[in-house]
Amino acid sequence: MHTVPPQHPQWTVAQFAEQSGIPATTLRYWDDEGLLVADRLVNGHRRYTYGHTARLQMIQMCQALGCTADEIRLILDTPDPAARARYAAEKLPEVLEKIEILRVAATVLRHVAECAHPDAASCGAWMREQLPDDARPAHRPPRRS
Amino acid sequence: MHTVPPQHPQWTVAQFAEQSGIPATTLRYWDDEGLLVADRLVNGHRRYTYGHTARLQMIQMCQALGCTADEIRLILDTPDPAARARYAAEKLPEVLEKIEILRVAATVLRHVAECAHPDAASCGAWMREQLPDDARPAHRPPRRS
DNA sequence: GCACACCTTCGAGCCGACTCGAAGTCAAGC
DNA sequence: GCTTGACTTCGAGTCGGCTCGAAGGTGTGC
Repeated sequence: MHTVPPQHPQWTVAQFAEQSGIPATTLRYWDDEGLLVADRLVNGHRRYTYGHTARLQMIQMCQALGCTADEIRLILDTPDPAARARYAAEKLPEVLEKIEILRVAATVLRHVAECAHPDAASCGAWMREQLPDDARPAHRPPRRS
Repeated sequence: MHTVPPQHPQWTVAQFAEQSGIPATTLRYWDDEGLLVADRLVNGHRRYTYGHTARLQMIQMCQALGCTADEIRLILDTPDPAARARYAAEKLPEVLEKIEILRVAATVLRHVAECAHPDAASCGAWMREQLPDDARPAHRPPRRS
């Protein structure tokens, strides 16, 4: 599987845009920003190869994680593996919590899709039971005046 | 559990901000935008109650789902339960896919945190195997010129 | 009755991530 | 050699979601 294609094809920005589903304008923007730097022909035209598709996947995944462009560059381009490992270790719990929230959300959506509450707020009671602690208001009484 | 507190306390915007972790400026903005509309005293000052904490949870969950303010208003305020149910049914697959992506991402992060690859792109090979189909470039060869 | 903390509105500014338009370059085909 | 179409850069605009600052109102304590 994944046999190396003959002749290492390369694509123009428009071709790569069509192939990847990312608008050409965005690809150019990412190139300018150093997020996904295209190869260049002598005339300055951009060319994309298989290596770019791999990096593109990483970028899309990082975006799904809610990373900013700066963070994506950090995790993809930091030459020091230890720094990257530290960043990954920091990010992991955030991702796990996000998964937990989304799972609760999926439950809520399934409920709303089937039961059609008279008003959405009435779901609040059981949502409160399921959300992880740090995804909801503290409920400690504020110091009253 | 959740005994109704005596006297139904209400909080000022600053108190509610401290309690919820949302900046007061943002609460005012959400009030203006109709996302989380505060009660008002006769002098115009905002007051928040337990009902607002429930709605706040919904808002935060919707934000975690990547909803825009418009969408949040739609799902929370549409009087027609059927429309809400339709929206929820549409949104559910997106959420499930997002969970899948995040789970792969968590695996990647765990890997990066432990193994510290020489360069991040070298993870690409096995990432390609695990991502759901629509979260990666199509890899169909573009029509060559 | 005055200070002071806290509240109000309103308009402007900021930030990230695009998105668009104008003007110019380049290569292939007729 | 001229058209055509796809490419280039650069600057400006858009959009969502805040965030800030100014100017003024409110209410409690001394």
